[in-house]
Amino acid sequence: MFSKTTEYGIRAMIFIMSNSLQDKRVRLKEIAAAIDSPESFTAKILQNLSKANVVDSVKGPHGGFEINKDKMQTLTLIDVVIALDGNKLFEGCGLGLKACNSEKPCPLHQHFLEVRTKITAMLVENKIIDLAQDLQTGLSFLKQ
Amino acid sequence: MFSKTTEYGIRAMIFIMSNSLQDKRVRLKEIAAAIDSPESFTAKILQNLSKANVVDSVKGPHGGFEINKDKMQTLTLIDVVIALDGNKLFEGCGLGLKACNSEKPCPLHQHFLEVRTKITAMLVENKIIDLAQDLQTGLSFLKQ
DNA sequence: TTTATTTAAGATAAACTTGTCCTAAATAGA
DNA sequence: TCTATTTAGGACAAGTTTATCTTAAATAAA
Ligand code: SF4
Ligand code: SF4
Repeated sequence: MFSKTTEYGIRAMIFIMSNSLQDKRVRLKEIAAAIDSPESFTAKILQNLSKANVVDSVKGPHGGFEINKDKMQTLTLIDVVIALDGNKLFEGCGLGLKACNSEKPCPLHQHFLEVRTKITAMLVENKIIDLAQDLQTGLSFLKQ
Repeated sequence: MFSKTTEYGIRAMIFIMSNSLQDKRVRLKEIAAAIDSPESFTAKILQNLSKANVVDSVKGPHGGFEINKDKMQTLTLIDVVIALDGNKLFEGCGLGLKACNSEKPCPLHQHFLEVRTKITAMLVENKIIDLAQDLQTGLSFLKQ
């Protein structure tokens, strides 16, 4: 469903948030270890999320990644997905037609709209902060 | 959502079915033109669908692709998706964890299950023959 | 039996995603 | 100021998906 980029991105964000909730900044190494992801690839992903202002980074000793107070309450999964994959998941015809045209719909038009609505709802409704809280409570895990 | 392979595969199957409904066999060239897909790539996809007994093929002059009477009423989208992409869409953790373990769920466990259920339902409920009928009626289109 | 037509099969190429590595820039602390 | 630490950025490598090309096999019709 998601690209590897987005999978790692979401996992990283949940881990960083769970630390930011305790005012802890975390380094790339800790993140990659916690979510069991390739370190350099994760670096690239966090770089992009940082550019998109989804995560905050600090260079140098005691540096690392964190999520600033102002964003904490509002960040949802859709912010992460859009920052990394753009609107790919939401725009364009689900069957690959060149355009998405309701006047000239593909055979699955209505059905695709429903599935997409479901996915979008899931992404909009899930705040990173809530997912991070589940993680801290031991209700969920970021690696097996 | 789907791979290009599956997108072309579904479109091809709907087109072939709409012809089989009129007892017409169609050649690769006609299929690729009708669904606006790369010809050789479409050939490979049809080859796989044929091996999986999802479509029927005949070699030589007056040959081409068709769907046998016995399958016509029962074929649904999920047959095409599984023949081409396997169970990728349905198995494994949506967040990319190494295993899908309800005892040790990822933070999106329940939400992923719901989305997957929705997608699976869409694939199971849609018969190729009904989609082909919409196409013939001019209610839907396979290219823009 | 020969030829033309059509799918099957396999090799190869191009494009994209995923992953690595090396150097630069920033910054904290000695 | 110098050094160690950490992210940023760019180049590159590996892997996967998408796409093409060429030859083989099947078969209908002349
Ligand atoms: S049918 Fe649905 S998916 Fe296909 S083009 Fe129209 S809106 Fe897009
Ligand atoms: S949480 Fe959902 S997606 Fe993740 S492992 Fe469990 S079932 Fe699979």
